[in-house]
Amino acid sequence: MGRSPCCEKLGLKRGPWSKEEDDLLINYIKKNGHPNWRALPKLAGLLRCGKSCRLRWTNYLRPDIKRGNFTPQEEDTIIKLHQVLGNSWSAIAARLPKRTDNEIKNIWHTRLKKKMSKSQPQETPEIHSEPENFNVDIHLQEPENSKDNNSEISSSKTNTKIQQQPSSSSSTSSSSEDSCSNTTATSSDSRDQIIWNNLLEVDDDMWSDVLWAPVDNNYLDLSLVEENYQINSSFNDSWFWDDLFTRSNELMLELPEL
DNA sequence: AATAGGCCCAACCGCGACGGT
DNA sequence: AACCGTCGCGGTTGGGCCTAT
Repeated sequence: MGRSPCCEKLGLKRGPWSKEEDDLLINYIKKNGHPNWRALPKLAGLLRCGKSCRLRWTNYLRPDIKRGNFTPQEEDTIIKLHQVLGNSWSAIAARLPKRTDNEIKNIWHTRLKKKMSKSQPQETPEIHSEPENFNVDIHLQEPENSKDNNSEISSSKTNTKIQQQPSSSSSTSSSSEDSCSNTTATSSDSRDQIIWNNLLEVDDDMWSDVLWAPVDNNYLDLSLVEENYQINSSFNDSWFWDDLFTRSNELMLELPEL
């Protein structure tokens, strides 16, 4: 219920956007924001429906969009996230900074799906559809000054302790000034120590298992999460995954260079 | 050079969720 | 509680471009 017609088709333009239309939309949103998409086109002087304007803005004109080819790492992350989240493109996009759900959806349908079927014709993890009786071990490294940022998440659903797990992660070694304990670490042990020193506190009652994932190239590599699945506990609530990857995404860009 | 088929991606469509009345 | 308006999402389409034949 409640669905309004997309637009009165009469008199409203459809199809590709012109430069002039883009400029009108950008200028209007820069000045006024977009509190009401439906009213926006009229106010901005556009002969488009609000839906079309929103799509154009969110998928193309937004200043915080990274355009261009996906990196192999991004592609790998999409594949892994898709294994966990399924076709929740917006959820996947939320975990890939500066990429839109439409873009991710497109690349999945045009490239990654085929890539997957070629690389593993029989193997379909189906983690998303059958989440019971598995556990993911992940080390989450808390970014510097992130306590405040994470407090909201922690207080909402979680309040747990994460235990340490021995690492087999590879490491990149370069030095940097950082508050995260030893900055001269060159071995995986030292790196693990740094990671361990920065583990997040999460819910004691809800989360009882070790969360572990390798960290490489200074970000939490979600693509490697799968390799660390251990089936010994049940996390069948979707919020678990949502929370986990929200955290991972937040941390991805924050890990100190070693 | 012509053309058929595949690829890519912006844009559209229809639905459900959600908040306000 | 029912209705209505708006928004966001996932699925799909259409057309331009590229490549192989």
